[in-house]
Amino acid sequence: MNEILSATGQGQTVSETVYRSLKMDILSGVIPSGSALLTRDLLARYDCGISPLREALARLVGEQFLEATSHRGVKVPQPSISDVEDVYRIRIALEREALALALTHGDDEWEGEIIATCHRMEKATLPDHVADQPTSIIEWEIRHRAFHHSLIKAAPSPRLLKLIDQMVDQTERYRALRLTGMDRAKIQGDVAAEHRKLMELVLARDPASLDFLSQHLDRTRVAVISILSER
Amino acid sequence: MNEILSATGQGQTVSETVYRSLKMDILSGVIPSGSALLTRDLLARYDCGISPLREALARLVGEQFLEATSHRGVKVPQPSISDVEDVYRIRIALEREALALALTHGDDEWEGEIIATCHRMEKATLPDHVADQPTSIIEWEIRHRAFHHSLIKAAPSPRLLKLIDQMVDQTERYRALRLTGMDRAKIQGDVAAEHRKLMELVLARDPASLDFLSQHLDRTRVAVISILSER
DNA sequence: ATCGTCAATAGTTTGGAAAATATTTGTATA
DNA sequence: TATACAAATATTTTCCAAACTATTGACGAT
Repeated sequence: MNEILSATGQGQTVSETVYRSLKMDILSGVIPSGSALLTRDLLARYDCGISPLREALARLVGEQFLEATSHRGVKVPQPSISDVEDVYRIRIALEREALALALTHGDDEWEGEIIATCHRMEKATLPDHVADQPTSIIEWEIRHRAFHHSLIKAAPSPRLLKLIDQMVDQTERYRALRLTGMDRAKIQGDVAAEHRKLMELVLARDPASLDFLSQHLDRTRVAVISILSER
Repeated sequence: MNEILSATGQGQTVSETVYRSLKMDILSGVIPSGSALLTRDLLARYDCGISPLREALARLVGEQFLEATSHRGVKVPQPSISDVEDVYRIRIALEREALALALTHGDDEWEGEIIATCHRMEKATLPDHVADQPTSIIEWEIRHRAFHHSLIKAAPSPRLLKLIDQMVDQTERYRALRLTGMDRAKIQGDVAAEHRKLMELVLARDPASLDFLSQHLDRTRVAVISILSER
């Protein structure tokens, strides 16, 4: 027990730690979709008692990262086309709203953050040999997410931002799918141009940025679905 | 324990019962906003063990009906104007989306349900002396919610409908405020007319129903905020 | 051979006790 | 008198064992 606490580093609770680990394992695909999670396996895997595990499972079920059927345990939901559409639809509706708010309320610091995160994202597309720390495509993904987050960060709506975060988390499950056929060349080309354009529109507080963002997200949706339906 | 199970009536679990009771007590305002909830008081109040109580608390924190700080328990969040705006903003964005989907996918059964729930809502505004069961303003509220739900029910987006339900739950906390100065006369008058109009637009699959719904919800938002700011 | 019943098994839920953490109180010192 | 430190107290968090419930498979009757 002391080991667990020291392992977490901070004064986090055990259930919080288990929650994070389990969520990461689900999103990263370590636990394959459709597989049922056996209680005793989970207890061994995360080395904790029943109570924190149950609390973590309850939270994940509430956030729809897991499905629970009475007396038959929990399982990772199978990805479906209709679910992808559902998630992206909500995400687009909410991000539109958030961006509209950000355009109204954003200040200089907000603008600076956008430029900074965009810069970091573009840097992650450069060849590795110059950088001290090689940047992988995963690293680009992380910075990509940070960029999108920075656009709407100025929206004075904590609930809205939190919901968007949840929806983005949901799409994380399809990360591998999204990145299929998306090599460094493509990121340096089309995608980079699109992000540049988006940033310019946002910094200019152009209302057209709303539609542009919607279309940008919708293109991702279409890509994910087309890959998903080829199976 | 047997007493508890028999008291619940059904084969519900204790944690489920505690969850419902606690949520009701929060929404109905029995537990005042801003007050911290002490574990031992709650144990006594709901007459249960620690485990089911913790599970109920965890769920309510997840749904943002309670705020939790590590090792300092949970408390009922203070209502604020900005939070009301936040909730209504999200609700409007999501219900617009859902209604648009419902207009496309709704079938005859959906139309029938709308007419039925509207009828029931209007019936609840009639004088009591004719009805066997007197209908209170609370009953109208319940049917009002059912009516609004019926409008978007045909949207093939389980996640969207669930999120909307959560937002509507959040506005339940302001029910008392909403109903202030809203007597039977008003419900029979302006509000009824507005609902009728909304229903007609929806049944005609008129795209204008989207804006009309937005405005309808926004009027409620304004009303709640004006009452809230007068204090 | 099929259906229904019953035991065996796996999984869930609960209560209480112990551990960990935060807060308050009390005391000594400057 | 004020401040820092330490003990005491209050509260939350975790663990585990026991009670409970549903599902599965086997057995016997029709």
